[in-house]
Amino acid sequence: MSDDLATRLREQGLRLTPQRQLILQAVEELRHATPDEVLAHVRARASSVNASTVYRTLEVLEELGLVRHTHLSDRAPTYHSTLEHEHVHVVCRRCQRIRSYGPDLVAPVVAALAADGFTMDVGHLAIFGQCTDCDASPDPT
Amino acid sequence: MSDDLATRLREQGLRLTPQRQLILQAVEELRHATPDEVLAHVRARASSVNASTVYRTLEVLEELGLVRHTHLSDRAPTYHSTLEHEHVHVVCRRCQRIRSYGPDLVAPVVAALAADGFTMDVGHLAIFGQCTDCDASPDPT
DNA sequence: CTTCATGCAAAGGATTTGCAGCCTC
DNA sequence: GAGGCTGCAAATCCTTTGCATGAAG
Repeated sequence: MSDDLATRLREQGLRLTPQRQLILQAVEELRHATPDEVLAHVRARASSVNASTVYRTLEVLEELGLVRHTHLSDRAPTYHSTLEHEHVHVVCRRCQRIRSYGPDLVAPVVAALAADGFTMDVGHLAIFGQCTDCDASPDPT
Repeated sequence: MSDDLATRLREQGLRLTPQRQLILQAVEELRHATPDEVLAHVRARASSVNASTVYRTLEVLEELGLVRHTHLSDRAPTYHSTLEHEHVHVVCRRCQRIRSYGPDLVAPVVAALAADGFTMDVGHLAIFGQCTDCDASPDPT
């Protein structure tokens, strides 16, 4: 995968740097992480990297197709590696639990939209709602 | 609908103010608007309202069930009136066009998740991707 | 008159940008 | 070497908060 990074960077005339390697590695290890979490993770295990570098690097990595982001909260975006199979995120607003589903979950939607001239981005999808169990528990509001 | 506003506010011991009326009206007229756009719209047609009032009011209106928000971009959230039928937003990243679909579009997903103990929030859903036509046009990147 | 609501200004969190020096290729 | 990177700090964008004053019920 680091090879992949090096390769893809080279294809674009971009450079392989330790920061880029560390950041990609952090995203892969954390599974789902915000820029902030990536920063913390990188700092914990190695050199001190700057926050702007994290933002700039995540952008580059996303352009290279090595990571993807989705919005699992009303706050910061969450990044994950494209090494994982494409999946849909389902988030409970109550308990914050995140479930992952394969693309088949939304296959009918993809088909319906395709018939309508639209290509759906399945990996970016975040579905909100709440667990049936959580419905019962007291409202945190 | 203003009656509705007055009624619901009263039920909660809250007050009917001109700002709240104007802001709700703005959301209804704009169909899909960010807090900023709501502010501009209100200011254009009447009194000057403060930005914090817009934020606080949108929050109240959402609690009262009169408006809803969803995320149609990586930036500010978009509010719409609940007078409109519940709908799913489909956004093209290329041309920014927003298509609206009825809940039926995702009925299979709702069913699948329900069987799994999860109640999906259909109105909050935003589906990203791109129009088939836009696929052909030059990449803006 | 009792509270809730608004305006204002300052604080905050997240992200972006300009720039000088550093490091890959 | 040349030009892409990075760190740093300042700038933005969006949103929230504290507080005194104003207004709805």
